[in-house]
Amino acid sequence: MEYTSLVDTSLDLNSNPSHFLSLVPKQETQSSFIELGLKMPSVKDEAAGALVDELNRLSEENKKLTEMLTVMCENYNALQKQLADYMNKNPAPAPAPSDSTNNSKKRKLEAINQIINNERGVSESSSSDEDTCKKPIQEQHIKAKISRVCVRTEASDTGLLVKDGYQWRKYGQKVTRDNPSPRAYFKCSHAPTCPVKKKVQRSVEDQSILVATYEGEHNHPNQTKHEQTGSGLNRPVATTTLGSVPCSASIGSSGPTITLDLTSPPKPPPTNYLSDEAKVGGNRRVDSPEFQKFLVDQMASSLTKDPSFKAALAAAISGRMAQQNHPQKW
DNA sequence: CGTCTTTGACCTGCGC
DNA sequence: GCGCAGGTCAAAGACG
Repeated sequence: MEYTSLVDTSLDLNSNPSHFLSLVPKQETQSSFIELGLKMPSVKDEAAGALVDELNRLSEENKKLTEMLTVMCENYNALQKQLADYMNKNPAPAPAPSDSTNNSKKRKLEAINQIINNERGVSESSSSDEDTCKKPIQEQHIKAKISRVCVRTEASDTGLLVKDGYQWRKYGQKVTRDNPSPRAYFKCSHAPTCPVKKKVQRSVEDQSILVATYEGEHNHPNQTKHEQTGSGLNRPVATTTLGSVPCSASIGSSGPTITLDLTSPPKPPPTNYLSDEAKVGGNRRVDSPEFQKFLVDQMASSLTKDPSFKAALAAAISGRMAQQNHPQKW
């Protein structure tokens, strides 16, 4: 279940403007024109009149934009709250009809969901908690480090390389039944004792998306130069790279997923990625308030830094304002 | 020559 | 116990 399907984060500039218009005192809007009309000498100085008129119009636009900004801020806060609530609730997937061929997968998915729930500290039912408690603590700890990252690549790119700042050694490749694309198996080769493994496979739905599944936690710092620009060990380098990378977060059947679009210009450095600490299982978890705020901030930052987005936004707003000021023309 | 990738074989867990 | 599918091993080749 895509989280984005639950919360519409889109900025609908074409929606009914009455919502925003209702926020602006209509009487004030009208009276100012009337007042100006009364005070204006009869066609004595058309230029001055036009200027005052323009000034008045700009003032109105300013008011409306301020109101819109307030509404956007409120929506932003509401979305943040919804995100936090959703992450806390973490609803279990609806029980699917029984299918003997998929039982194994279902068990795995349920196990992963259970792990994620444990990571979040959410107790859903007493029975599941009991089962969890029966498991060896170490096993829970190991399994709890499973996480997924989706990376959008060029469609022409047939490789299975997900650059995440760590050094990986490929030790196997397999074609799985449910996906025609081969799955590559990687081990962290930076430290011999590092237990982290990574599986990379192209998405069934979108061949341009690489799905990387991480198992385990690095017991060594990320030592690539790019990451060392950060201040310290296991610091989420996403804080320095995501700003220019379109990204999205979703809750899939197998847990939270981060999707990065590496195909969008400007082309980020080769090591652009989201560190595994920013995923479930790392020190910085997706459900942590810090990460949620960071994610929203980065999304907003990515949008505001995008000139095309700003131009489109300005055009849409000005168009809407023009429509409001000259409704007879529409 | 050392490192990395490829790939077929083998191992393991699970359902029937 | 058998078959299937996923995961891992390790030898061989490629590459810098």
